[in-house]
Amino acid sequence: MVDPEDGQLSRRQRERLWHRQLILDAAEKLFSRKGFYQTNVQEIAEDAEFSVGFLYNMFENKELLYQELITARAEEYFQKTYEQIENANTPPDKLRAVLRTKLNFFERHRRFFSIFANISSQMDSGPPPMMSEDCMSRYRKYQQKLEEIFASGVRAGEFEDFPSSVAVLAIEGITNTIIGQWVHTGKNALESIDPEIIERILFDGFRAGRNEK
Amino acid sequence: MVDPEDGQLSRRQRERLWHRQLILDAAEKLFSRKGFYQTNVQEIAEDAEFSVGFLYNMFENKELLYQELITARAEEYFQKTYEQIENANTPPDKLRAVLRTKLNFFERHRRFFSIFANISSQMDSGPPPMMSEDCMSRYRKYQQKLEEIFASGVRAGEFEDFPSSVAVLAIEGITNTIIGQWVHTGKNALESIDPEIIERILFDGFRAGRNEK
DNA sequence: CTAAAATATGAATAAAGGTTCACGATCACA
DNA sequence: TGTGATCGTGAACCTTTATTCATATTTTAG
Repeated sequence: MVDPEDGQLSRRQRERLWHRQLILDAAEKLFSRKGFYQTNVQEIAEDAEFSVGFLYNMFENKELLYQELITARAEEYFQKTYEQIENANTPPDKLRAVLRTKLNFFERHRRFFSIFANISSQMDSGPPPMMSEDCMSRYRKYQQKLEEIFASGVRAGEFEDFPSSVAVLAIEGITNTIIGQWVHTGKNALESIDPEIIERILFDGFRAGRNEK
Repeated sequence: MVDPEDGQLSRRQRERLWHRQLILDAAEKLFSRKGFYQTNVQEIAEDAEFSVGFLYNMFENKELLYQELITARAEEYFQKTYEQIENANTPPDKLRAVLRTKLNFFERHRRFFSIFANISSQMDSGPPPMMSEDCMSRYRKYQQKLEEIFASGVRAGEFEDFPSSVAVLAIEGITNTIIGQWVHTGKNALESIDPEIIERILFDGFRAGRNEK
């Protein structure tokens, strides 16, 4: 085959990439529905309407397929978040931007959430995460970024002086359980739980009478 | 064998029960370390110093062993929580009691946490939970109990009027990520993160200047 | 049009691991 | 001490499933 001019992919190559994507889509669907171990490659291939052999032509093995899935979407997510952080000015606004972005991103991509939440919750505890080292380090970087935002808010006298690592855990914890609830109940989403409420809980807490602007 | 007088177990029966417990302990250790699918019964039996056959004599299968493990400890946890709720008077105090109990319980029983958190996070989202119906319903009851507490606090004018289901998700979310962090880092625990801080975040939020008693 | 290269297939392979069961050891009780 | 019940063993069995590979099909380019 002639080497197509740099950057340009032949029709065939583009098609191949598209087929690869179809497999990733099927995998995302099934992994999110049944988890890694209860999904077999046969099913994935079938769902994508390819043969197992082809799947193995595209991906080295089941585990790497899974990891690639996660890495790609996570990358997309982190990227979007960073952009929104840049667009906001004060630490509180940046934090709000993080919340909005997260809620929006996982509102689309609910499937991905079940995969990602599972993994990331295991990252701070349980069994061996099935996440690539690469992706884990990006996740840590993301957490650090949030910590920095919080810390700078503290320095600016806008936030109480909590350890920023704890604050970030709180943010992640709240959002994850709530998004999980969306994914679970399926139906309603951003409407069922107003993001505003999450912000208020995080910023002003449960105690009554604190919400004078 | 003579039927021992009601309630009294023969030495043999007691021993059997004890051996059963040894298997449960080994299972807890391994499941928490490596997860359900990556732990095989062979290992569990070996770790408990019994044969696979004996394990299958005590438990119908791997899945039920897992479920029993969860159910037993979860039951213990819910029980403890209910007790502490009874001992507190106002809704805020009850909520504080819930937090303290949770933190304390999982400070001991870290192993169990990796199992339980995994499961309960999946209960509101992802893949099929490996939790018995029975245990799930008790978990829901527990959540309802917390919701009631919050709601009554709202009625008493002590809490902001957030939907109680959201408030409970927030509580569970924050505590789970933080406990997860303990389990993860292994080292420090109740000392590394003062429970006080968690309370303050939940009650008064991040915003500075709200913590006049 | 044709040969080499790239694609795609799915039956066959092999490894892993859950479950069973025939049997030996041990205990309770006379 | 004898005998039946209970306890405990682990090798063998069998299902499941990730992975391979010989083969068929399609494309490319000369």
